[in-house]
Formats: sequence, structure tokens, C-alpha cells
Amino acid sequence: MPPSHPPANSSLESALQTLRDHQARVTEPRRAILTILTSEHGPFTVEEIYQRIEKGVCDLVTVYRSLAAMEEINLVRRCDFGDGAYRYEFNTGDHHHHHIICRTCRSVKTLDFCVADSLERMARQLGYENVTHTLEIFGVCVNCQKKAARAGGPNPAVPG
Amino acid sequence: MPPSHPPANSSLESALQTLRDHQARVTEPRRAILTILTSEHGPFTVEEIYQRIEKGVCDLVTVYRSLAAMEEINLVRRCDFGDGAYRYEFNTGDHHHHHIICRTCRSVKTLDFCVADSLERMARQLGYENVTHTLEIFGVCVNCQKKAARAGGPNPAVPG
DNA sequence: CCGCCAAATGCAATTTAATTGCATTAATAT
DNA sequence: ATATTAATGCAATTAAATTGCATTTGGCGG
Repeated sequence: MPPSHPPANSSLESALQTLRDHQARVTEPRRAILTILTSEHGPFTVEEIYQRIEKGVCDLVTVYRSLAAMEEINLVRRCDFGDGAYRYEFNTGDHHHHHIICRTCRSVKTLDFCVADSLERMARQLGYENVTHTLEIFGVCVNCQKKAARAGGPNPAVPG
Repeated sequence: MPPSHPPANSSLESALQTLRDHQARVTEPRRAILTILTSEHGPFTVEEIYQRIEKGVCDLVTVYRSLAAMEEINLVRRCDFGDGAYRYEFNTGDHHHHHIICRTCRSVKTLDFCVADSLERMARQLGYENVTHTLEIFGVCVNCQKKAARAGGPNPAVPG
């Protein structure tokens, strides 16, 4: 019987290789963070990532620093849902995508395409370099609409 | 001679009317904030707005609260340039636009059109209500590229 | 014009995300 | 194995934003 291998996770492996390619070290905390980000759908706040890491593996500040380092080499992307905490997701690199965030329950729907490529192109034509963008769509999802309707009833403001 | 009027600023006047329409009071701080936002091109951080207000007119926390109130009735829009401080700009309402932010000097270029209308429409078709979006483009502007070239020189890493 | 009342404000304290300094640990090259 | 230095842990700190509560004030009715 050959030695058992960890479950194949090519995203994780290539992410670790990307670290090496940038002279960044592959450490246990970074491996843990990337394992989460490559296996679970994000994006997650730093706190959320930290809580998913086996307790004791690393400090919260290490998650901050690791993510910052990973963002610099485009391993992860930072999103802003406008609620005061940045979120991170694994950067697949090839295909950009967008999110629709429910402004009530914070659920996230992923749209697997990007409308802003043309804008980035335009920015480059205007002379900008190193162009990126952030685009988030906000709304109230169907579930939350229903809940609101139930809670408020047909005549919300009229007592008795 | 008729009594002198303050300089006509229809944006300001209609903004104040919007406040009244929402049963919000027209106070001196709010007038000051809206005067700034309707006359100067933003977006500005809360701190920046506060510093532009004549000293003593109001407290910083009032600027926070006023802007929050104004955002709720869509008088202003909040943007995120990803540097830890939200920025606000007057919401013209009719025509959405985008920004290109230099990630070095933070200069802002305004693009007077919007590519995300189609995305908002799609979100609505997916059942979302109250749909909005944020889209910011980041890059390094031509000026900062030149400065970097001068500072670094043709052989940045090679001393003497 | 005067007074009422809720909305808005000022001030101080607080919360929370994120950052920094520094001593220690550990990953990688030799 | 050893050296080098990036990465980490811990504690303290920064800075944006929020909250509580007493006070003020805008806009209303009389």
C-alpha cells in the first residue's frame, strides 16, 4: 500500500506554487487559509476565515497579514460589501465574476461573468497601469422580501 | 434695490427640498454639507467634508450622522476606494457614473456613464429589490508612473 | 409671535477593523 | 546541519465609525 496522499486539490497546489514563485514561504497558516479559500465559496471576512482555521494554528493577525501578502500577488481578491469588513475570495485569475449581495441577510449570489472588462480596457487606454476594479451589486433577496412582508403585514403603519 | 439673494444653486435647493419631502429637518450642518457636495466635485471622506465646513458649525459626528441620513434617502452616494475610509458624493440621480482612482496619488477621474445598468436590471429579474451597485476602477495614473520612473531610474535595484 | 416636541446635535465614551513594534519561530537556501 | 530572513505571536495602538445621553433647535400648532 503506497503512502496515503492528501485529497487532491489542484487549486490549492497551484496556489502554494504561486507563493513559491514569489519567494513567499509556504507556512502552515497560509496553507490553512488557502485550503479554506480554495475549497469553500467565499468571500469571507478575515474573522470568518480565522474561525474556520483549526484553533491554535495561528493568530488572527497572521490571517490579516497572510491575506494582505496574498492579495499583493493576486492570489486572493478583496471585496467590499459596504458593511465595514473586507472580504476575501480565492482569485481564479481567468474568469472574473460579480456578486449580488442581499442587503438584509448578506447572502451572496455569484454571477459568473464580468461586465467591467471593457471599463478596464478604457482605463488602460487613458494611460492607467495596473488596472483593477471592484463591482458589487446590492439588493434585497426574495427570501428577505417575503420575511419583511410577513413581519410588516399588509398595513404596517396602521395600529388597531 | 431688492434684497440680495444667496448665489443660485439649484442642486442645493432641490437637495434641501428632498430633505423636507422626507420629513427630515433642514439644519445648518446639513445645509453646509450639501453646499459642499453640490458645489465641489467629490467624492470626499467624512473627514474631508468636516474640514471644509466652517469651524464650529458642527461636530464630526454630526457629519457622520447627516451623511448616513442623506444616504438613506438617496441624496448622497457612498463610494469605497478601498483605503479604509468611505467617501460620499452628491447623488445627481439621473446619470450614474464611475470613477478611476489612482492607487498611488488617489486622484479621481470621473467617467460620465455607467456600464452596470444592465447588471442592475439582471438582479431585478432575479427577484432582487432595491437594487444598487458600487463599481470602482483602480489603476496607476500617468503622473504617478512618471514619478515612479524618475525615482526608480532605469536600474532600480542596482546601487552605485 | 410664542411655545411645544421630536428630530438633530454635541460631547464623551466605546466599539471594532485593521495595523504596528518587537522578540521569537520556522521555512528555505547553502 | 547551519545560516538567513521571512513569517509569526502577542500586546499595544491607530483610526473609522457608532452609541448613549443630555441639550439644542427646526418646524409645527396655537
